[in-house]
Amino acid sequence: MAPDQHERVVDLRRLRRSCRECSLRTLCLPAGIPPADMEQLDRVVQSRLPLDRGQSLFRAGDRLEHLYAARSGTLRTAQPGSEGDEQVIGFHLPGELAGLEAISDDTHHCDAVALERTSVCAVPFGRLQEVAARVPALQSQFHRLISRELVQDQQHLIALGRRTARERLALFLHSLAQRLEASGLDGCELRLVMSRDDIANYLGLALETVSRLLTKLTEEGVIDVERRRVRIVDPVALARVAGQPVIAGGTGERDREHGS
Amino acid sequence: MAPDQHERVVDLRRLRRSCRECSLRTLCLPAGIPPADMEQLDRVVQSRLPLDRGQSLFRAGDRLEHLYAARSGTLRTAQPGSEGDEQVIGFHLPGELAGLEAISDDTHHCDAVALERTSVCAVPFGRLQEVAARVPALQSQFHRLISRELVQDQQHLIALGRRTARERLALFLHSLAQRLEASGLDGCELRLVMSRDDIANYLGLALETVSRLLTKLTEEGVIDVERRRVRIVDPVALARVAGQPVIAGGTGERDREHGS
DNA sequence: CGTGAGGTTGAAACCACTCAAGAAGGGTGG
DNA sequence: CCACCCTTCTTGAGTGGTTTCAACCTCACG
Repeated sequence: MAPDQHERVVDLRRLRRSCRECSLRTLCLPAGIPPADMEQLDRVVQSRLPLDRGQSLFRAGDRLEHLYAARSGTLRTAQPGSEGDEQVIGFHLPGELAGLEAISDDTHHCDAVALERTSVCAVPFGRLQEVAARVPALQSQFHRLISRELVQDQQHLIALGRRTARERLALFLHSLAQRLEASGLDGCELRLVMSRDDIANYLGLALETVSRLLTKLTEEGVIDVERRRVRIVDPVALARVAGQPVIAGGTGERDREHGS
Repeated sequence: MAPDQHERVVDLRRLRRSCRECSLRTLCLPAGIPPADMEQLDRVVQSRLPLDRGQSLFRAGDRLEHLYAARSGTLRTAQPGSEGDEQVIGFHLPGELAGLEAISDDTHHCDAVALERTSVCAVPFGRLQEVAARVPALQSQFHRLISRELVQDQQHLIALGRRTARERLALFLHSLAQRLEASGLDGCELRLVMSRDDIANYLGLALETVSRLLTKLTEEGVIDVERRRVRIVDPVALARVAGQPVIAGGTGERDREHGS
């Protein structure tokens, strides 16, 4: 018990032992796999040395070798344009897979870069398919994860298609909070590891617009911004601005303060 | 031989016999499957009566039972918002799968509606997974298709994020043309089965903007619009406006007329 | 031949962008 | 430890692309 407690503290940072012991096992590929089959997955999943901030995991044009699961830290994926410009596609938090777009034609379509010190597991895609064919629970979970990515992209699409700058930013903060809560962290205290530029690009806005709106939402008492720390002061208001249904307990652990 | 020729004429419209004989077999799920294994797929794929224009295939909230492959016609998927508004997510042409977002949590997140008389194959998802576990080529192809959907959504994302209305519309027409060519049709003669409203919604624009820009592109000699028929007059110019690399042969079968 | 949905065109308003300048960290070297 | 620089972020003013509002057109259909 005592050594176990100690280990839990450095849980996210230590090098991988096995999926079975991973703190993200309920989110990531191993979710739902019977203990007896876990070993098969463990045999194909590879540890990697952590990436430093700015280091890239793969680049557009690279041949697909592995899929990657973020274990700690954050990855940013972006599609480079023809004139040096790029579109940020997504941010990958612990437990989320990266590289799935490459399956379409065995080629990565994005650059993936670590926004902070980031550990990943590398999963050789070919071997993953082999194991998935033998372990139905893994197959199911893999399909769920890739479909979840699809849903996330579609949410992102809706944000870019029909919403104002204000709504987009609120939605971004809201969904970031929700994802953090999904991995058991406090969703009201955000560390924005990405720059204003990244956020703006991701949301299809100008950097200045993001800055202005962060200030405005702070003035309105919805959030509290201090450099790259964002505290969600009024989760209910944030959800309302984001146009999201307010779920009791979801990104709003405290009592509703403003009624309705 | 003679009856075969006759059948080819009504190829897309007749009721399904088997994936083996389907004219879309090189695009859809059966692509790459050895003939010996094809029968296993055929046993789970179900024919459906064609949908009439406006008829819906599934709705947001429905439990996932089947995935669907368009065989002829066009499906529109859209995510309904809280206030009656909706965001069009995509248009599904023959050979493309619909319903993949539902795998994430066994629930459809979109409404899928036929924009014209549309035939689909229904594939019970559970049984598809079973067969995929036994037939590696099917597993691979399924993964490729779902990943392709991801790539398509990401392209759409880029269009909505960083491009002007003009570029978005050009990109829309360009990619529509390319997809038609992928299924062997003439990509320069488009029938827009979707309304201006659908296009505008899909592109995150106002209906009026789409209308104005279609007129403008016609005046400039890039396309020729007549009601719901669009002829791509200058594929190279269209690709350039769309910000897409011009691929010889891709959406430009004829000689380049305007140089460069 | 009327009716209505779908589409076009015009004018005015507005949201977000661009350009520009300044402030606020966070390093780095003296 | 401080001065300096450079990156990142904030704030302001003016511009412009797109939207909104509104009228009109035009087919398709009963």
